[in-house]
Order: sequence, then structure tokens, then C-alpha cells
Amino acid sequence: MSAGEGSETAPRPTMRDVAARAGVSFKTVSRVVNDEPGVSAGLRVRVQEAAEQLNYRHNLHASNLRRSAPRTLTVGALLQDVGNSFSAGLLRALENRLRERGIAVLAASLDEEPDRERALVRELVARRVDGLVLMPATNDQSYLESDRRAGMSTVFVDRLPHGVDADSVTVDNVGGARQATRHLLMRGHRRIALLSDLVAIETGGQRVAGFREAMAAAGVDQPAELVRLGLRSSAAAQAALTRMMALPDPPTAVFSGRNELSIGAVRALRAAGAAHRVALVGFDDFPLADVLEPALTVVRQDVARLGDEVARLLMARLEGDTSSSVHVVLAPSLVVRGSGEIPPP
Amino acid sequence: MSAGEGSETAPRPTMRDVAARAGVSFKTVSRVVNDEPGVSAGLRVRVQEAAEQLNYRHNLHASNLRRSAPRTLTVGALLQDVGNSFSAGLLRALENRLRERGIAVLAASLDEEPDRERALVRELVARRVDGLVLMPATNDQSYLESDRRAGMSTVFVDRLPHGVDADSVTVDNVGGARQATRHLLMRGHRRIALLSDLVAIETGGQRVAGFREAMAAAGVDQPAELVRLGLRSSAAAQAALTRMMALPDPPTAVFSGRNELSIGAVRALRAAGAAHRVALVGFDDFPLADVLEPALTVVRQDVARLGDEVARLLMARLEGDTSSSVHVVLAPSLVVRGSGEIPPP
DNA sequence: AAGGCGCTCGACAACGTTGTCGAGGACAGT
DNA sequence: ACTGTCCTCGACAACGTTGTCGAGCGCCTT
Repeated sequence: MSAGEGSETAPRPTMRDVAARAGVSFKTVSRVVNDEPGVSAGLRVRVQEAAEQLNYRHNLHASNLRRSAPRTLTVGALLQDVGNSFSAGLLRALENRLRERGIAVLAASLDEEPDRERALVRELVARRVDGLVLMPATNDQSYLESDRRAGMSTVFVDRLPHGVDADSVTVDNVGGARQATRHLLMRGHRRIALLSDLVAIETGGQRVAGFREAMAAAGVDQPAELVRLGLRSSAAAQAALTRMMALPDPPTAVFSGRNELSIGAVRALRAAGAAHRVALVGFDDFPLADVLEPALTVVRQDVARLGDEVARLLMARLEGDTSSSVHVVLAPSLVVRGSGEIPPP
Repeated sequence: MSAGEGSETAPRPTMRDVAARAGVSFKTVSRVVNDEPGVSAGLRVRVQEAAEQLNYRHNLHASNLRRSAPRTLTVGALLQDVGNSFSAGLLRALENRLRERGIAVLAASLDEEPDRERALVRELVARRVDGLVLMPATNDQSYLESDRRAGMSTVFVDRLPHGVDADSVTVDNVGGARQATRHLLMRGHRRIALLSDLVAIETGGQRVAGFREAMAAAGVDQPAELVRLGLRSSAAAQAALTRMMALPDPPTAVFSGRNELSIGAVRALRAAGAAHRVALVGFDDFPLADVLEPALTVVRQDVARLGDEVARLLMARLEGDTSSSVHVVLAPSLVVRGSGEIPPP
């Protein structure tokens, strides 16, 4: 048996075919398929058997086209990178809740590219998704307004909506970064390196702001040589910190603003033989952070909780809740594991 | 402005509405939207403006219903757990390739549950996905036959198809496990612990087989006390290895069959203070395996490559390739990092 | 000037389904 | 026996789009 063997793609049977075989009208088949009342038990069985024999498969799209209240039972999830543990964990949490309602998820990655966000939203709208979960890459989502008015429920995650009024579930990034920084300051650190992604990315900017607030509140001013913003990858973070470690007066502690940057920082410290000498606190937890040596102290965002809240809000909207939009802010927590508690020399 | 504000969900404009505004027939709108020839430049612009003003959005489902060669431009990806780095990385690689063709991905997790596989396939078929990427949880996929005949392209990944003739991209698990085991044997280890998931899971069984082959070839026989199969989680692996470490004659090396089990093993060795004394080789790489202390030696499956191959095969089928099915087997590679090179005492 | 051709454009049916409505038969009440 | 009611079931239109076909018009050829 070969894969194509004559490309014998017989067209799929329709309700008409099932009806013909069962000797009824196709409307009766529709009733049976949708479990509607008004069909006698005998006919019902006959129709089910005919459907079974023909391998009939309901066509959700045709059904939707005709229905008075169309529901594609599909939502889109536009995250930053479904391969990254943060987005992946979030996607999984979303899936768990939505599947209970038979809702499928179209997942895609934006990679912080504004054009990609707009293009993917268009694709999702063309597929008439019932809802959209968006971790935005643009700084203005007013283009969503008309689609929202047309009935597409939208929930923002990790970042706030701009130019459009929609629900959101975010994390207190400023507070989390402040807490992490204070944690280092309290142990006596004054030369604290800051590794951040682009500050134009909302979460990145907020974390930098939290760091600076805490530093300012402690009356410590931050030399430019210990600040690197705009780091886009683990490798960039590693290189940046490696350079800082070669300074005449290297940092005694590091705060890194995103999980990949933390990994780069760990590698740099390891390479410099300073992993046990220089303190490190990262924003965002990741698998295995606890088995590193020393174990990594992090500000943890509860990804499962984030996904739960998003799913909860989205489902309420899908079910017709039209109350004012809600902005849930989750408090991250400092997970103390060792790397953040190394004292200054 | 509140989220619902009167639930003013005006129905979406259709081609008819656009046509009325542009003063043409709706068929002309269809031509413009689909970039078909036969419309004068002037009209084309007028129609585009009308569509713009009304926020017209093409309806892919209605389009598909009518088209002679329907293409939903959507494929399903049923993986084991989109939150796990293996599935997540694979999903991301798939997305990268498929997006170039404007194909969207419906992603879902099976968690090794056969019922879930069948239910999700039904949902995908109801949505008439063009293709299916399947990491199966059942041991018989003959139920797919009729849908494949009806035109749904299918590519299996990580595990072979059973009861159905379809393309697949897998990894040589037996060979990889054999190589890992030989690596430990060559360094003089004889008491090697084996941690495995359910052997009923194809990949799990193959890895156990590879391990046993290598042991048998070396003339070493494996005491039952050093074998634990059916481990479903990181915690289970940790507990199992912790118990082994308490044996009068504990293992001098460990082979773990899956990334989560390796993590459990690392924790157990760490807790027993044996991380630098007992060798460990894991099947499947994961982020940060290289910054563990000691860095983890693993059998790496190239996830990006796996995704590329799957996407390549799938796209060929989507484009009408009906040649015999193809079974690509990728060779995993041993990545030597330190943990696997610890000698026996 | 008549005929033919090519280019635009529109009328209409069809895709597979659901919503509406009415036809027909069984049965109860008078 | 007749009317009215309930229960099944089917005919038909409609959802938003694309495929087919033909009408209308301008322009070229003879």
C-alpha cells in the first residue's frame, strides 16, 4: 500500500449522502447529528448507522456559515515564541482550560515583530476565530477595534492593550524588579549590573524602571558601564556580562530582565569562574533553575495562573459577558535559591 | 469606553455590502479580493476603498465551502505536551516553515492519552484541516484511513504510524540509547541504572531496547534493582533513583530515557551528594543542560531538524505529491559535556 | 458598414449546513 | 365520524463565497 495510491480522494460524504442511504431527508440527518429533538428513535439509529458506514464527518465551517450565532470554537493565541518556556507554558495552561469547552487553539509566534502581529491577526480574522489571546508586539492595537466590535473577544496577556479597550492579565513587573533589586541591595551590593532586553518592549521597560526605582530609593547611582539594554538573546547577554566582568571594578551582583538573559548571565559568570562570587537574580523562572549551581534566585511569574486567568476572562466574554473590561495584575514572587544571596566581597 | 458597551456587535460586512457601496456587483468584489484579472483599474481601486471603509474581512470558511479545491490553510499538530521543551521546540520549528506558506497551526497536547488523540482528531477533521502532524498516543491509527483518503495529509513525528500508511519522521532511538550505554560501558561502568518512561510508549520501549542490547553485547547482565520502568514524571524518576542510591551496592552510572527523567535524576544525585561521583547520560537535550554542574552529557535529537523534515514532507503532500510514503529516520548525536564521563570508583 | 474579437462585468447556481414553516399521520376528545 | 392537537418529518431558503456563462461594449478587420 503506497501513500497516494492513485490519489483516490473520493469527495467526503455529506448529509445528503447519509440521508440517501438511510432513506430520509437530509434535514433529518442534520437533526440527528446535532442531537436535536423531533426524530423517532428508530430513524435516529438508522441515520447513525448510515453515517457510520459512510464515515460521515460533520463540517463545522458549513455549519457555522448557516448558524444564526456562529461559533468556530476556535481561538487564536499570538504569543512571542511558542518555543520559549514562558510562552509554551502559557499556551499549555490555556489549552487545558479551553479544551474542556471544546475550543481549539491556533497558536503562533510574533518574535516582537509588529508586522507579524498585524498579519497574523488578519489571518485569524479570516478564519473567524471566536477569540484572540494576544501578547502584543506593537504599541498600538487600535486596528483591532472593528474586529472586536464585530464580535471577536480579545484578552491581552503579559502586556497591556494600547489604543483599544480590552481585558488583560499582566504581571507587576515594576514591583517584581524592585523587589529583586532590593534583595540585592539589602545584602550590601552597590555595583549591580543590569541586563535588559529592549526597553521598548513593555515588560522590559517596566523591569528596568523597577530596578532604577529601587536603586534610586537606596541612593545608589548606577554607572553606565553596568547597564546593557537592548539584549535580544542569551548570547548577547553572555557577551555583555563577560565584558563587564573584565572591568577594573566589576559588578558584585547582576539583575537580568528575562529568562534567556539569565541563562546568558549564568554562562558568563561560569566562564569567568565567578558563579559563586557574584550574586545573580533573574526575572522569570524556568525549568532547571533550581538545579543550577548555585541554584538561581528568580522573580517567578506563575505561568499556569496567568493562563488560567486569561482563559477565565476569555470564556466569560465568549459566553456574552459585556461588562467593562478587566485588568488583572498578578504579583510575582521572589524565589530564593542561593544565587541571589551571595554577599559582596 | 467599556468593553462591551451595549454589545453593539454589528454584523460583519459581506461582499454584497462592499459591492453596494462601490456600485458594482458582488462578483466583482470577489474578483478584486482574490486578485483575479478582468477588473479595470478604476473599479479595482473603488472596490478596495469601499472594502477599506467598511472594514471588510474575507471569510475563509465561506470561500472554502464554495471553492473547487478547498484549502483551509490550516493544519493540526497533535503533540504530547506543548509545554514540554521537546514538543514546544518542534511546534516552533513547524510554525516557522508553515507560516511561509500562510498555513496556520492548531496545536494541542495528548498527554499519552489514546482517547484524547481520537477526540482531537475528530475536532480537527470537523474543522477540515488540510494536514495533520501526529505524535501518536495510540498504538493503532487505522481510524485515520478514511480521512486520509478524503484528502487529509498526515505526517507522523517521533513515532511510527501503525495500521495506516503515512509519512513519518523519527529518531533512531535504539541506536541513540545503544550509543549512550556503550559510552558508559567503555568507561568501565558495570552497574548502570536504567530510568525509563512506560515501555508501551514506542520511543520509551526503543530506548530501553537499545540500552539492553548494548549491555548484552558487553556481556553485562542487569540486576532488576537497577531498572525502573513506567516513570511518568520528574518526581517519580527522582524518587526511583534516590532509592537506588540507598542500595548496599548503588549504581555507578545512570541512563535516563527522557528529558524530564534526566532532570529528576540530576536532582536525586544532587541530593545524595553524588552528582560528581555517579555518571549520567540522558536521552534528549534540553535548555541549560550545558550549565548544570557537571554539565549533562545527552543524546541529542535535533528538534529543529525534526520539525523541518516534517514540514517539508507535509507541504509536499499538501501540494499533491502522491508518491509512496516516506520514513525519515534521523540519527541522534551524543553530546559529551562531563556528566557522562565520570569514571567508576 | 458589417462582422468578429477581446475585454469587463453581472446573473445565477452551487458548496454543506441550519432555521422556518407547513404537510401528513396518529391519537384523543366529543 | 369529525375536529383539534401533538409529533415526525421534509421542502425550501439562506449563510458568504466562487465557478460558469453570457451580455454588453469598444475596437479592429474586411
